[in-house]
Amino acid sequence: MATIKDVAQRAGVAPSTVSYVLSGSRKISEDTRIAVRAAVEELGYHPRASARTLRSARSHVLALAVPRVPGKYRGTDGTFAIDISDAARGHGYDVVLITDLAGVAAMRRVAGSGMADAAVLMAVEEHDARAAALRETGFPAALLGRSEDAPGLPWVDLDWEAAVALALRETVAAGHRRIVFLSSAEHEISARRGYALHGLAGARLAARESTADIRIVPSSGEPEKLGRALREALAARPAPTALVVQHLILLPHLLDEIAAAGLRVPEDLAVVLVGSFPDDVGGRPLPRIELPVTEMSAAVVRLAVGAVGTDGSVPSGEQPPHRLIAPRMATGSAIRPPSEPSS
Amino acid sequence: MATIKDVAQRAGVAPSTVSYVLSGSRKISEDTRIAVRAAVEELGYHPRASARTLRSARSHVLALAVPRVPGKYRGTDGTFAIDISDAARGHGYDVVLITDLAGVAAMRRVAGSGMADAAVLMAVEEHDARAAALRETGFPAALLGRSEDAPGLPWVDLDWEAAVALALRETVAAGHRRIVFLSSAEHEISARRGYALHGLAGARLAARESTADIRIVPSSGEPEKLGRALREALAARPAPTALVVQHLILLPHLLDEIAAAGLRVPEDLAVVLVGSFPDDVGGRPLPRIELPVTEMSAAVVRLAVGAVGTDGSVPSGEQPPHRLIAPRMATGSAIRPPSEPSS
DNA sequence: ACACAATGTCGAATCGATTCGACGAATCGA
DNA sequence: TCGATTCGTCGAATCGATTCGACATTGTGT
Repeated sequence: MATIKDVAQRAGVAPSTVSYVLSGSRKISEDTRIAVRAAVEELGYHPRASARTLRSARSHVLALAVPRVPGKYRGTDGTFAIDISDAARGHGYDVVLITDLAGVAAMRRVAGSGMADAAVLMAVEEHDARAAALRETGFPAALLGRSEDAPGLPWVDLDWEAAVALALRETVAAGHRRIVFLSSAEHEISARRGYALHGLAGARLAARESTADIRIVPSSGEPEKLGRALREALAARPAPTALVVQHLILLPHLLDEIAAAGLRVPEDLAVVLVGSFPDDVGGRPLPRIELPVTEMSAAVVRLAVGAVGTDGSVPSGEQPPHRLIAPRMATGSAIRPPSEPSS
Repeated sequence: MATIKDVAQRAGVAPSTVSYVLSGSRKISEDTRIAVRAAVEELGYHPRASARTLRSARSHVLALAVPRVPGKYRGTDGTFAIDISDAARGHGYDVVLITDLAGVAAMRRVAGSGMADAAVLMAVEEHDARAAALRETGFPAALLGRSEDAPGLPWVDLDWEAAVALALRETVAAGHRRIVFLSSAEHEISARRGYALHGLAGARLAARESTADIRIVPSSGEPEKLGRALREALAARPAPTALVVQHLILLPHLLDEIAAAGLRVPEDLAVVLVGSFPDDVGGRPLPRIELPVTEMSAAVVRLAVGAVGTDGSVPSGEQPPHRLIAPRMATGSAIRPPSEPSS
């Protein structure tokens, strides 16, 4: 492996000169620059990351803390990881995955070993010990998803309240008068997850401002319970003509239940998804509010990179930097009006 | 941030002694060991990763090259990334994501900068330039998925031939006599992807050895084309009673088509999935052959870690280390026998 | 009592890049 | 022609941990 010395020797200059050519932090004559560049090319030289990091105290690495519920996966997480990595590369950063179940110990290791310059925390939980550990050490971090339990840390989130409200408004605008909103699962609501609470708030807002009949039904993580709640909601008379869904993990099961109830989508029942991404629908032409994964990833990386070199959080009382992303409908997914004019 | 010098000072010993206590590579008296341990604890000392790497030429990092089709995601990839990270931690390694679209340049950067000790390549494509670049530089690597285009590199794969054969055999054993096998998509087959070819081979094998009527139908990445192929296959008379599916990306659409044809699953048509993982079914009780993500991840990490310190590939002619994983049915998913006895 | 081995600890060199101060040569004004 | 600048390059110190050889100190055998 070629080192900076080899390059210097080959170019007939001092190692420091090579460094200056590469970093551009001092004026170097045209001739020398060309000679050094040639030597770099010929030897296929790459600076050793560890040496650079040791000297400069910058690793150009972001640590991405992925939430882990043992034995349970969410495709979304991996998608975010990929997009976050892409965004980080755009800022000259690499991303290392932190998937340890022992989140706190892992965060301490990251902060202590200097293996990363900042952290991105996905899906912050209610009493997130990881965030607390980071604040304690003053390690720079940014959150993907809001959390009242990590005050002072920069965050990014989809505006779930606006997203649900938008979905309901659009459904009403398409002509529907009796709409069921299937919220997040009960356990997510009682765990006070940000997306669950804000989504619910959006539904209440839309219900209040609209003359249409909007019923809010909590979803469930258990297929049977979900099925029961759904059947009950659809059995109301006059029958609802549209279903707006925020809880997408069991979407296939949901559609099975609808089919089992003898309803066709979208002729008998329009189905609108909130916060979904393409994988969710698997080729089905369902209208939906996009989960802007790429945009959220870019934003959270920008915040994390911006926090590098700072003490990681803002004094209590002040607003940390943040970004609340406006929802929008996925292109090419119109909501089907109800078949017979609602009375 | 505490350094080894601080710890040494506090414990009243030389820095080298601290190092020996931590690494255990030399005999140290009980007393000193206790004193050093205490100092480490009190200062919350963590060795600086960059210094360690610089000196020892080992980063204890694996680079995970994620396949990128721009704008296209596969939930599977993220799931593998998480499981690979878990497995790596078990060996004392961290995982950095390499998602660059310019795969070759990224591989060169990884190999040149010493930021990782070995690479794991996911879903190796037909003429994989990344693998070639790695072989060229002699960088240690292991592949997730077989590829004839990366000879000499260690690999891990599900035995897709056995998986498809097993699914068909089990379907026959459940009493089905007329079975449709929906293979990988045409473009995957013509791109000569390993899983597509081996799956097809498994179907042919099962068709040959069984007296049941097994029809092989190629799938498609385009929903409309897939729908046409499926309708045609189901229209055969006497009607098929079971559908074995390897191409899962459009599964929801597939099930819609079945429903649209007026068939109930599984009463009118048993559906069996090959190489799926829980996310695919979203709460549906479909029988399926598991995609052993965790097992594959553990195996590929073991190979990659084993390759650290070697020149990365095996002399041509010799077999590289590899692992072909035997398929098995997911628990709790029996295949429903056909409703009326087949004639 | 004396040579000699074993034990535990230390000092110094090393990994490779960055960066500050210094120094020789070229350039300028008077 | 001489002192003052400016320009381009160099040498050396530095980041923090590892590791080899050396050196006390204690223990063993005769």
